[in-house]
Amino acid sequence: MKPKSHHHHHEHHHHEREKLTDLTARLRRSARKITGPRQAILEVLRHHPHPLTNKEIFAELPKGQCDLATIYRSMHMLETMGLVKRFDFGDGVARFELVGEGDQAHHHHLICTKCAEVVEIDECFQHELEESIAARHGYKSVTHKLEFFGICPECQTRKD
Amino acid sequence: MKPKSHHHHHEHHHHEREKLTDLTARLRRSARKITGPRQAILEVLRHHPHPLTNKEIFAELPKGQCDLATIYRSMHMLETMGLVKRFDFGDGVARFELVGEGDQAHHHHLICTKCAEVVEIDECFQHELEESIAARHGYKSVTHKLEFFGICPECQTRKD
DNA sequence: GATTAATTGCAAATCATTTGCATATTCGCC
DNA sequence: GGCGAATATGCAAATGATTTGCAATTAATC
Repeated sequence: MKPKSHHHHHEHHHHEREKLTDLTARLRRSARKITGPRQAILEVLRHHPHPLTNKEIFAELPKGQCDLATIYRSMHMLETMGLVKRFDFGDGVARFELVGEGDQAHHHHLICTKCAEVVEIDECFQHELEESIAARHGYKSVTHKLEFFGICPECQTRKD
Repeated sequence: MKPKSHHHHHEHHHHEREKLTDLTARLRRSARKITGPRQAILEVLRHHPHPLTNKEIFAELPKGQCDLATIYRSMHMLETMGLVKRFDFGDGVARFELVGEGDQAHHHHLICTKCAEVVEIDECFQHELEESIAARHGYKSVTHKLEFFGICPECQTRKD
């Protein structure tokens, strides 16, 4: 569960943190209101490199800053606006990560099944695989969800 | 939602359907009791090529044959025994598919986001990708979950 | 057939997420 | 700087999937 230091701050997902005012500008462009709760949520996301659950976002917020239901509603809206991306780690809880402006945002994760540590993975399989699968079955607009699971170095040595 | 005919019955996931008695033998080997509900569940799974939700299994069962809670409990057990594999299509509902004895069972799905049609995909990306990711981060026992999503041929022409 | 531990049904509990509704806010406009 | 309409929010209750407690049932053993 402990965040790892970033050995390679040039990896593209560790891009410059988008300023809050730039994020809210994107809201405004979509005729969405810039409210306290929304700014607070974006602020939390801005400071977390890994996907957060709604409850985690809630916990990070100054007490009473915002209702949990509002977070759920906001994440939906931010998702449809493309400001955040939803991830599914297979534990029945949605997680969200900020998507930088102009970011292609396509990446995956390597999750430790013991301690839930998360590592971002920028690589993906060759685009051709997806294309050939889509073509073979006549599907269009094909995307994919891919996450890796394993045991992190620390948990390997830990004798539970 | 309608099942497609199988154009290529040689694809490996369309292997011979394992006999019910072989499935229950696997239960017995693990000192699990062969009960009516369990046999009924396995029978349902045996006859479905695609992942089923617990509720779908329940619906297939002769009325009153088995409680929904029992299905949940059974699927858990079957999963830990390796008799079924759990899939996650991102809609918050678990799905299960029978894993044939000695089957490596590794495959993915292409799911239509409009009508929920499911196509089994036997291909996967090169094993080296997973290995290099595991090695780079020091992870062991790395696996992955991968599903494809798109619009099926029929839904492309349907003018919703 | 009797014994025992595993299994089941049923109802209630949990957990994530959604929703209804009355109140509060934001934003554009004067 | 305030007004009003449309949008958002808080709160509580609803929903849906899944889990669990417990007493009653049943499979496997002898």
